[in-house]
Amino acid sequence: MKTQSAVIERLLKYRDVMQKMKGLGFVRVFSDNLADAVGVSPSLVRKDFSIFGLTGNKRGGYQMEELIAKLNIILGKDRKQKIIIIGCGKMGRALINYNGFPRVGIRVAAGFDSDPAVLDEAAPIPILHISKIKDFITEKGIQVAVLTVPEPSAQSIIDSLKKTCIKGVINFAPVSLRSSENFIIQNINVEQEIENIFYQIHFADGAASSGEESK
Amino acid sequence: MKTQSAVIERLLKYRDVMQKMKGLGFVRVFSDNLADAVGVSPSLVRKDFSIFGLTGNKRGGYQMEELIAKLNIILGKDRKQKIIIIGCGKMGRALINYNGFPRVGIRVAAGFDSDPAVLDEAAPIPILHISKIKDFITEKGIQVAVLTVPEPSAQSIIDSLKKTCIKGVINFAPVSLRSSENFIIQNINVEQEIENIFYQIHFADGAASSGEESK
DNA sequence: CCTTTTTTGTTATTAAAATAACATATTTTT
DNA sequence: AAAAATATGTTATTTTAATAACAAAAAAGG
Repeated sequence: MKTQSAVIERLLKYRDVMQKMKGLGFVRVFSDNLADAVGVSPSLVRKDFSIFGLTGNKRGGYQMEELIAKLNIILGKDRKQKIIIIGCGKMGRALINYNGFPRVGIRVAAGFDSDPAVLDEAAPIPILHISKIKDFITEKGIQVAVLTVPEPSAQSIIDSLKKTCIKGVINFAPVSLRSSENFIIQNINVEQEIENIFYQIHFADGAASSGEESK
Repeated sequence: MKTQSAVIERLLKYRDVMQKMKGLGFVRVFSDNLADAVGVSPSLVRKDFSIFGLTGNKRGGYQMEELIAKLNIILGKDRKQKIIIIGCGKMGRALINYNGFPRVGIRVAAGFDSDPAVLDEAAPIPILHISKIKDFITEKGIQVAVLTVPEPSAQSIIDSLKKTCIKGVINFAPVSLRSSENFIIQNINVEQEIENIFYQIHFADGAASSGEESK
């Protein structure tokens, strides 16, 4: 029912690797190359491609030019990928100006905030008052939003976004919101990732789990 | 060989949920509660706890106060969790001032950058020149860093960090760096997450995969 | 004080994901 | 032109992870 998120993540990585290889002058790529680069087995690379009907040559690997083009279509890079940023505190403004987005064809259409002090309607990427968000989304046909608001506001904003044509959200608020059938939420929880790393380090040090009984 | 990252992520979520329940006046919690909140089965909740020797009462669920305390020890929250931010552009400075960190006991010890314009040695969380990073890490015993530098610098910084007592890194640069045996790298790739969402939306619209042959 | 209910802790089962294996097609080499 | 080598595409196997099932313990009710 739900498409494998992990497969798509790998396709995105394959594409990025190939883009870089192309820059180095390579024309063909082998499943072994991509496997090494992404850290999976060659058979998984071939299987991933197979799922989407991407084929190579029984000998001679894959033509990158062609493969990248097909991947881009599969990944929707032929369409304009417009997003909005909701919450223009430090993090939100950092994302509005993030040059990694245009580089991969993602365009920030606008930012939104409730604080009049941060509004800037005249900027190249305008920061508008939150009251204008619904009309803006409808008018521009925005489907994806990035949420960089304080935790308490996150859920209520999600609820109101569900009544618009927004279909997916990246949530930076430190609360794990859950996806539903036709509304995708991807949580990015930096503090959780850091806490996870601290655990892994501590565990690696040999402290292991606390409750080890003899068996 | 490698500890399950997914289990720890769930433990962190259980703890967060319980913290909130505690705020609402609850004293006990059942595996069903946590399962609902986190979106897994009750048996998985109990299994996760079981792995770490966390027990409840055969009837009456788990005492939250006690459980949270034990979880915090397992997750290393009894220790000081100091981190540094490498790269003090907009994103790095947003993280330095992020109040989500102190709230969960993570302390940003300093930021580092090569650009003299952003340095500020006198600030509560100082921004120091990158040349001072090695001494700082050693002196303060920093084990975790957040990398918010432009993509081209990321790998070389990782390489030099591997020669220090840093054991784990959160990488915001849009390049998937790989963990090794005793150096953990957790990539946070916002554009990749967004591209993934766009794919999911497009797929949900019925366009599906491009290469479907009859079979 | 015995019966019923509830919820844990653990084992068994199912489901999913990744790897390994191999037959087939295509070059290259001799 | 035949034999050897190579890398795909697909099937089989293994590994991993999650759910379901259930026996045992503890509380509640009559």
